[in-house]
Amino acid sequence: MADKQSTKPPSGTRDFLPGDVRRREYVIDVVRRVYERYGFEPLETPAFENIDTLLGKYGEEGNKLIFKILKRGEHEGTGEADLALRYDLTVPLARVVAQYQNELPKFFKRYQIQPVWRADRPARGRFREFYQCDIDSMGSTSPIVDVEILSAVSEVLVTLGFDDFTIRLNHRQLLAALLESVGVSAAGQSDTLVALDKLDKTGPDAVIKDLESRGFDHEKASRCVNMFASDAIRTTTRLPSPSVFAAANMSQLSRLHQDVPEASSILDEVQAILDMSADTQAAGHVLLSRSLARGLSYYTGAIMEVGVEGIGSLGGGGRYDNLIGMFLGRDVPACGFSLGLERIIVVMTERNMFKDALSLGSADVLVTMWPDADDAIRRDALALASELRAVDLRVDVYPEPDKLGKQLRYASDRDVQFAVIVGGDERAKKAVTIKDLVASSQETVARESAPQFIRERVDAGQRTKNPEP
RNA sequence: GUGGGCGUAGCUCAGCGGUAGAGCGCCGGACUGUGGCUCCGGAAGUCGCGGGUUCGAACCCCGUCGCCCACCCCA
Repeated sequence: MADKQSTKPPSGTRDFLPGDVRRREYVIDVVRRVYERYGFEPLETPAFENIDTLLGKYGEEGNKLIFKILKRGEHEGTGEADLALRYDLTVPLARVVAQYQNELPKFFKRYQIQPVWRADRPARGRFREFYQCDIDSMGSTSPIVDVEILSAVSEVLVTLGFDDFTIRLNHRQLLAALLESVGVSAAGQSDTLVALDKLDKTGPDAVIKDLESRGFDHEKASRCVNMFASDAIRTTTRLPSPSVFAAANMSQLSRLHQDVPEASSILDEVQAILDMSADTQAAGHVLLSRSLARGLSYYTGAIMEVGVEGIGSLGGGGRYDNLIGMFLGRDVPACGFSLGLERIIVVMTERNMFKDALSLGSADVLVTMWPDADDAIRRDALALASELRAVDLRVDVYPEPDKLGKQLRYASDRDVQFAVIVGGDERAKKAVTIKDLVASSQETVARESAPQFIRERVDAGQRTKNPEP
């Protein structure tokens, strides 16, 4: 044996054991079906991109967090990189849209569920390799697009069993107008937003201090904070009622009209999104929040972020009307949203939201192998397994001549409900004994009727576990 | 990157200067054609790694690596 190596996966990555994969696939399946219902089409892109495709799209912080791939050969020693792992699914999409502009429909809508990589420091619910579930709509500036995306995301969360999520909504141009109104010029705005984004978490005093450390005098910092501190509802409020949100949104809108009257056309757009959302699955979940900033630099219009109590955010998105232009040379308007698969799973696991059916065993039936089995018996067991599989049962065959008790314990430990026992007595009678490990009962039935016998009992069990609504 | 905590059996952890422990899990037996419950027995650790102090270090000191929490940022 070689020296013991660490067997942990690299920090920020995980192995997914069978139970994990089943839960992930369940969530992905819900996401995919909802997105399909909204007319989005699937897309996949490579794990890595040319590095120039990614650089300069995410802002300064984003650039630093890109996983770079060193050049091979003579450049290996220099640390130079020409490829990089994808950082999100939006920039690769923009590249694809520019590349295949003539083959894609005018209003291209795609979903994409793939891993992305960030050279970040891992934390609770934050990984260096994680899955995003993205939807994006290209080609239209209409707020209908934004609203459909909000609705689709809401429908995913509702279908998964969430009822207390809040989607905060804001607008980049509105943020710019608000900052302008307190004397922050375009150059200092992104820095200021980073500080203001924390209003919800750290409170106004901490943000004022932060701004002062970024070179603001106290008076200007206070003005900034006051301008942004007027979100009516803390987003951490659990189970906010739709009427509370509606009232809060109305009062927020009227205050915004007072604070930045020059931004009235933007406010109209925001209002249109809010109004139309009321008739979709997003109804009662959207909260206009003037302090929402979001880190990615490519957003140009509406921005949104969805969260629930107990975790940073489940996903976010917004409108980016200039990003495709960086590849294409002419702008194509676009709006998208990204749900974080593992964030959703972290919360669902904590809240016990996965159905029992997901924890069902690895197989329905274990065919036991007699300890003194001769060749004929082994072949008979395999033939029986085939017959059971023919009725779509999941069948495992015990491979070694262990004592029967050990074989049954193996089935029991792995949550396999049925064991088929074919011994000398049964063979003589052309019969099998079928033991139900859950009900602790057993019955000897004719060999030829065994598949149907088990099939019926498995079906009955599933009806109990998953009653039709 | 900053601050705090933790690394001891497969897992969760106790021990905090005097020969390495418990619970759970694992293996075997009681139970030669029947899992779970019970009982009996067993295997298992260079106490993260390196150095120092000491008659003696899992324990104290220094360094180092790894993990966790908070900040930061985000999905």
